Amino acid sequence: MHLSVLAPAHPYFAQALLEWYPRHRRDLPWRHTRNPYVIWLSEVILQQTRVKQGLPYYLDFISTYPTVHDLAAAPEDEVLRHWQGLGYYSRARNMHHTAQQVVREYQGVFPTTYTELLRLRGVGQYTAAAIASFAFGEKVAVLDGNVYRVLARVFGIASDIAVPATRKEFQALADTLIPAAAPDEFNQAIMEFGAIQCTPLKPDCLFCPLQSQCYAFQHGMVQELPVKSKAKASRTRYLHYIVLRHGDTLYLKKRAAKDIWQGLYDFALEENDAAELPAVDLVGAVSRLGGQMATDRAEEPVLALRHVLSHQKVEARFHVVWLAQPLPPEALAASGLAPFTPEEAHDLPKPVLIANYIDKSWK
DNA sequence: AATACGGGGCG
DNA sequence: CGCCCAGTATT
Repeated sequence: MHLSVLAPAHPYFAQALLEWYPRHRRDLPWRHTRNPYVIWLSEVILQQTRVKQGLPYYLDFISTYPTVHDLAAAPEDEVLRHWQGLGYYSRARNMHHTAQQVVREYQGVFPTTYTELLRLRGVGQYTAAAIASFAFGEKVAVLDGNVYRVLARVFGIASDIAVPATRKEFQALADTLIPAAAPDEFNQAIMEFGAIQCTPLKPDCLFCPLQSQCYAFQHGMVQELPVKSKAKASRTRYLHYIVLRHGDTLYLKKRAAKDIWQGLYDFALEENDAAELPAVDLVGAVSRLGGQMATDRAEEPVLALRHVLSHQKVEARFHVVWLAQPLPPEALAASGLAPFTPEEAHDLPKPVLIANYIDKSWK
């Protein structure tokens, strides 16, 4: 399926993109700089994320943390709070770690080559190539979802892009296409072209400068390329949150490793395989948490919220439990819960699900 | 090589 | 509502 017949088109491919780019590029703030910190920050934010969603986060981060020193000096909770709602939170934790590493081990100066950049946590092949080319002009081809799509269509490559081994094939092709004279412009151009012209669903083939040399267009296969196998079905999880309250205090807990939302805060949690939490289990859970339920408080209605992740469906129910007295220190130590005022809770980094719940129930 | 990790946009 | 998007670290 990979067509060597199209080899003669290679020089025109880069040329066409480099002509197209200045006339169609969006004016994005990280395109006005060669500052590696700024470029790194934008690229980490844009991993798995559309420009429209990432842009406000970028503006917030660059304004809150103008330099790598500012980011390195910030508490992790604060960084995660700024990241709240953007998803894939390991990006924020890795980004914070890398900022501290750059300050400590590199005296605040980012490494300048693809190979060196690759050693930073959260910087993989794509991001290293992006920083190396955009900030330092290194000739190394980026390979992101846009590039996969453009190359698969133009060159008629039917390899499954969901399979890791396929990367080699595309990387080899991209390496032959990237011009030594303008590697950074080429990388920007091909990704921008994929993002706004050669889009996933309804590409603008009618006004496409590559139309005459595009294998997919010439063979009526634009809808079929790139080939990507489906992700496996997601599972449903039933989360029963126990919202412990006493006076103005509510209790939250920082989520541990090896599950969704690592490092974010939520409430005491019981998980089972049922949509309901039996009353006896709720009472047992409160008891194990070292809490004593107040008897003079009417039961509040259980609020149920659904939350969809790309790989899990979460059905959450929120059980408000009023305590007769505050949780004692031993109980806090054992459970990991900590007391917060509503204002403090607002400032904690939380999953969107929890933030939604608080919005709904605290007016 | 396969799996886990968010959340938003589109039709 | 189901379907689409897709970098990095971990296993």
